[in-house]
Amino acid sequence: MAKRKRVLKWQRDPEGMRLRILEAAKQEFAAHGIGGARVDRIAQKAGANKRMLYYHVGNKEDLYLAVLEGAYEKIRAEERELDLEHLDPPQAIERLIDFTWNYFIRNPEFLALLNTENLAQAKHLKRSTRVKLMHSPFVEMIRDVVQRGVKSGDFRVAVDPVQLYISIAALGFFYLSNSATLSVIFGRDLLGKEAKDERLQHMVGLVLAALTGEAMPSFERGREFPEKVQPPERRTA
Amino acid sequence: MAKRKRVLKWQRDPEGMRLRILEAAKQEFAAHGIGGARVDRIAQKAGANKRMLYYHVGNKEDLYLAVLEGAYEKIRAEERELDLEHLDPPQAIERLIDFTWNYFIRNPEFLALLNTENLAQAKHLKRSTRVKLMHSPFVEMIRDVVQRGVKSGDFRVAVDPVQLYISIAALGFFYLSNSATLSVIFGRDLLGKEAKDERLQHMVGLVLAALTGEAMPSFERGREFPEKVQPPERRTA
DNA sequence: CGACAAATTAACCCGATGGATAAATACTGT
DNA sequence: ACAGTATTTATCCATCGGGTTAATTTGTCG
Repeated sequence: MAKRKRVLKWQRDPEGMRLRILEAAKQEFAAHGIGGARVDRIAQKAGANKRMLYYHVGNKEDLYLAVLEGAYEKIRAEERELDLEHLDPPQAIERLIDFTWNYFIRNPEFLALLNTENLAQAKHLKRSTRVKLMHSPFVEMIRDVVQRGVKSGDFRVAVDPVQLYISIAALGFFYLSNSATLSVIFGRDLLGKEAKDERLQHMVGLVLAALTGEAMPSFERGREFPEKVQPPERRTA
Repeated sequence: MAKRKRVLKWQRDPEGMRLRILEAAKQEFAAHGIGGARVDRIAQKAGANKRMLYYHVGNKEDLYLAVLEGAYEKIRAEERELDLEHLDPPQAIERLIDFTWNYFIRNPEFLALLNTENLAQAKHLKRSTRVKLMHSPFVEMIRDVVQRGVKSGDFRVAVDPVQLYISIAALGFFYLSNSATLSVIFGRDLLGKEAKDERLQHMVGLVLAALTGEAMPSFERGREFPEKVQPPERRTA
């Protein structure tokens, strides 16, 4: 458990070593993709010898798969904590959006890994039995929330939970994952605290507005909350 | 101009060669990322000698940048064709969503390239003067559409056009770009014609519902259009 | 036709990289 | 304390891969 006191040439710490290796590999794969990742760099970052990678995990591909599986396990674990059953439907959706968004912010490597895996057409994921067993608990949760929402009158529509889940993930994922190019193109920092808060608000507003029919908060950057847009008479359809 | 008749060992065709090289490079970079791309493979796909890449374009990085710039030019050009000024606001938004979605479907390499560039933190894009000049014409277009929509009463809210643009791109981009992993996780083919139609419908419904307040089409996969969900009395907030 | 430049090919260089092996060192149980 | 195993270090090697050099062919213009 705790580190031994006597520091000689090196100490034994297989579990710790394995963790450091996986962490370093995660960074490396996230930063450079599969092809760009360098095994030597991983060893170096892990404070280990290259031989250790093979000893504790395996070759480059094994390493990548282990990282990927770990990443999925982690998010699925956190997702499970968050049970939305007890919230009323709009709050549940808001919480789901909030969680997803913040998870992505807290785990940027996860985004990069997903992109990398998709570039590889999910060929590793397809092989991984472990990941295939971990389906997101959200789909059933969302189905339930939507049904409850429709029944209670909070929601106007019974959307497909898979579509909704993908949309919620999409709104945050794309923004964060593509923030580098988007920032260049729009000439606007998208990762400042203010910008991120704005984005979260926009996403929640968009989704809830579509589901409930309540109007989303309306403002444009720069001109803070223009005096409440008064509802113009509805146009006869 | 036209191909010469006499076929000896090879014909001269600098412009054609350059195009073939760029096309091959696009495929390769899109399929394998920067680090995974192989210069020899590009040459082979282009039906050229490796030396040709350096002769006509430059080294690997130059090649990548040329591809990236070309990709941006292409989408910006198509965007410009599509002027939304003359449509009424809801139609304009629908058309924008439809165009973006179908552009992504028609140009899967574009998605991959964007992901690749974001993995590299847009470092090439930042350097490229060419791309920085090509800001998307959509932002101003959208601002205009939104304003018109608010004025006409079609829209309830004046959303930030940048947020809206990002959201529209996000809904389609994420779905397509991550379809490989999502398909595995949901155990459901997301790329069939039917699934794609459904997705488009969902996206349009979601965005327009949020903007206009009209209810989005409601159905869940499998159970086609359940008899119209009758609006239950609104819950007192 | 004949030379001169442009376009293309063929061959090679060399450092980087993934992967593997053998030797050294620390820990564990007895 | 000692044997035996788990863990780590130090090298090694074949291959790959980006990039370059030099020779070869083709078109063109006088």
